[in-house]
Amino acid sequence: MALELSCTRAEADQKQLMRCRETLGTNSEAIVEISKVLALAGNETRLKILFLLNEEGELCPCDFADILEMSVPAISQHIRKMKDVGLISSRREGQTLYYSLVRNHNEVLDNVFIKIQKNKKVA
Amino acid sequence: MALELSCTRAEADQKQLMRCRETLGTNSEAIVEISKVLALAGNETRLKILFLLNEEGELCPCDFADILEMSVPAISQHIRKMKDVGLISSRREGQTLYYSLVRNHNEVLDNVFIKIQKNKKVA
DNA sequence: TAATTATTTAAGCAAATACTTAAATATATT
DNA sequence: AATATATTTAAGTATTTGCTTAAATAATTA
Repeated sequence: MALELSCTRAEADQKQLMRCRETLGTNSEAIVEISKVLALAGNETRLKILFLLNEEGELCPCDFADILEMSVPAISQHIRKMKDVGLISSRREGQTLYYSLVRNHNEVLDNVFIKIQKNKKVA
Repeated sequence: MALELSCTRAEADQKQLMRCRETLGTNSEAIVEISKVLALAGNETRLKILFLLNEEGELCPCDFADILEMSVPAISQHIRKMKDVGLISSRREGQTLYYSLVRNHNEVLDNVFIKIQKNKKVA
């Protein structure tokens, strides 16, 4: 790892570089948290699960396996990742676990859903 | 791949399952596209690059390498991925390539930036 | 034209990811 | 208690990802 200590361009704006470092400093926690959410939603299968939960309220792993034509364990493992960071939660009814979105403060996801709906094919 | 043809729960709502399949059908293109953008933004380094471009207007790979304390090739490869899907574009000035956000229709990213700023540490 | 600077590209590799199949857990039914 | 159903967990594997180092491009300067 031979890292430059500083950008070597003659035109490099040292004030700008310092400002950028400070910007990242004050925003780093938010960036780390949000990048985790985006990474989860950045998988096609998981985005479909989240989108369907937004539309339908709640669904079980068996439903997703059916709808997405994937194995139940594959679905279950995607679900676990999203549950681990608190994006979704479950409610048990007998043998069935119903999952739903945790609606705390997810403006980011809400805007993703809106964007998807805006871009939908018109029949 | 031994896939269930249909959810086996007795309580399974077949109408709901059909509706979900249709929902995914009409929205699948949007979901595929948006999941690509989210996957890109879902990497901490790339989200920092995007966030800094949003704040500063334009920066070069050398700047990012300096600010993020990463090698220039590592930065360059992140940049290429985002350029490939049209998230960012470049302008040459001599030897230096200045990158900036492509401001088409990225409500999703805009809302991510707003969310990050909202959650920043107060000094 | 040669040397320097900014950047990209390529090849290689370790770690992470997304599936698979098989086994474990939990609830319900007989 | 035994069996069936819904789900999770674990182990294994192929693919993808994100870096590294070295080499290739491109523009600038001596």
